[in-house]
Amino acid sequence: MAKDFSTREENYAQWYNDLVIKADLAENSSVRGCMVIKPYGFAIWEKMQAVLDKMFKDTGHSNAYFPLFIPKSFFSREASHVEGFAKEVAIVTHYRLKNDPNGSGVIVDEDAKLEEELIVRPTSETIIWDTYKNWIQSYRDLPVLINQWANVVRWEMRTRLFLRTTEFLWQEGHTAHSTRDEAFAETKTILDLYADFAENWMAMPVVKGIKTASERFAGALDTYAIEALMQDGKALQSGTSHFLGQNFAKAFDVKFLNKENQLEYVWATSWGVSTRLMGALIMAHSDDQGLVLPPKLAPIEVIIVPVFKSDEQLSAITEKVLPVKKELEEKGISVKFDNRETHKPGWKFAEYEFKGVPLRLTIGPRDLENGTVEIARRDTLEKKVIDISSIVTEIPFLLEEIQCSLFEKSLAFRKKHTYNVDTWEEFLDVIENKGGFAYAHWDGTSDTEEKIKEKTKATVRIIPFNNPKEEGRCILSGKPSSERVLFARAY
RNA sequence: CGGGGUAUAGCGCAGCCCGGUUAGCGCGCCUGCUUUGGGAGCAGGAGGUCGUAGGUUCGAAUCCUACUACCCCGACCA
Repeated sequence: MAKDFSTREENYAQWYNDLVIKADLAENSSVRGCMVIKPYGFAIWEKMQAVLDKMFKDTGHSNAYFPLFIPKSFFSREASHVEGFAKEVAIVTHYRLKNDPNGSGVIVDEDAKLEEELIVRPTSETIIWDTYKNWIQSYRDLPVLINQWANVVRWEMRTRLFLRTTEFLWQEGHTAHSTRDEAFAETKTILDLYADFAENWMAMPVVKGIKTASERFAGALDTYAIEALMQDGKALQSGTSHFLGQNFAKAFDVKFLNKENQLEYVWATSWGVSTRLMGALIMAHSDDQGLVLPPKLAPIEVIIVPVFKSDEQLSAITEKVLPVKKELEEKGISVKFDNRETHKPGWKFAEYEFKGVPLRLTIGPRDLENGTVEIARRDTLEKKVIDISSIVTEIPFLLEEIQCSLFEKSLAFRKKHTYNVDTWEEFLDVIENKGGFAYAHWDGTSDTEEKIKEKTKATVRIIPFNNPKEEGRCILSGKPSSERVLFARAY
């Protein structure tokens, strides 16, 4: 399969692409910019979904579904929202095709022009707030805590599998609250939830913080985000939570009567993570041998490969393996026994290694004689032979250890590539040569941020929470600053 | 939308400059035998409107023209 696989050193971008394709996660489709998520890739996404979905429900949210299409007029109700998305929406203008009178194929039937054009949702705030208007009259109707799992379309010029595709899958939460404080708290709750998911399930450390004005969601008062550092030294925004204030309530006239019988606008939030998380997960842990998955999100946690020459040997192995498999499954561990005779053991080793399966058990005639099994870790590529009777206690322990170790390794990588810089020269050195996170003073103006971006392609990724106050001078303008912000080149 | 490139078997490529009759190679695929503890070996086999349309020519994958699609680099972005 993947003998011709790029290394990270040779060509990081190529390495990522090869990985996605050869690990059978996704492929480019016939539709420009749109991908096909293959079963193995989708299984990972389904695991992510299941965990996040439970987290949302545990924090009081319910799922619902809103339309794919949004009337064009809705879209223009909130000024900055339109401005932010106008350049990348797909528009439906007609509803019928007809046979081409001049020849082959079908053409758009010009008689079937829509009275009002529809846009394909790039995000659902507008259609949702138009709907909430009818749902909310009283403080008793609040809060509204809804999430939807959906596909959205943003007409990107350049796309990369998972990281940026024209159509992508995500969840978008849209909540309505009676007070500013409550909406604000919701925004924070979700950001913490995302960080929890990233760190404890994806084993990917993230920095939480607030976005600058230029990186803010179109229509939000504040955007909070989690940022992760990828192995090539670039930052990846992995989840966002927006405090929308009363912007959408005002645009869609969503008011409620409070306890004092006064009419007030509703306070709002929205938040989302997308299939981009797949890209983050892939880049966070994988190596030059292929994908490395954290056990908690791996579709297969343990692969069992039998080594046999005869049917008798296979049956003998199967007899040993099945009870162990069952016991592990009873502990909630996903186990696959690959007893196919169409592929050789060596082929299977390479295959599952490339697909990032955390643990592999190999059992052959030698093991049958000795009552042992070979156990191999994907993350460290270590192999050892253990007594078959100790598998059921050993495996949960190892999976946990792998999960922790992946996080620790990523954290150590981030620490190694995080720098405090005080001068423009140091800043350039980090951004252009070393790669990674640069904590630097910034004068707080969009103007300076823009200039830094023009010169270096680096942006303020985030102003971290609980940021220590520290007097300093902006690396570019030299103006006074009271805290360091996180700069990096980003995906 | 600017700048560059590519289009030949499922995938990756050669052939094109210098036109010539049956268009090759590697991987993969199929069949058989031998193999199986790190991507097996041998033998046989299947698979192609050479991106599309037109032109030049006795003859076009090869030369010319137009078109289309895709890829890379820039401006936009979860």
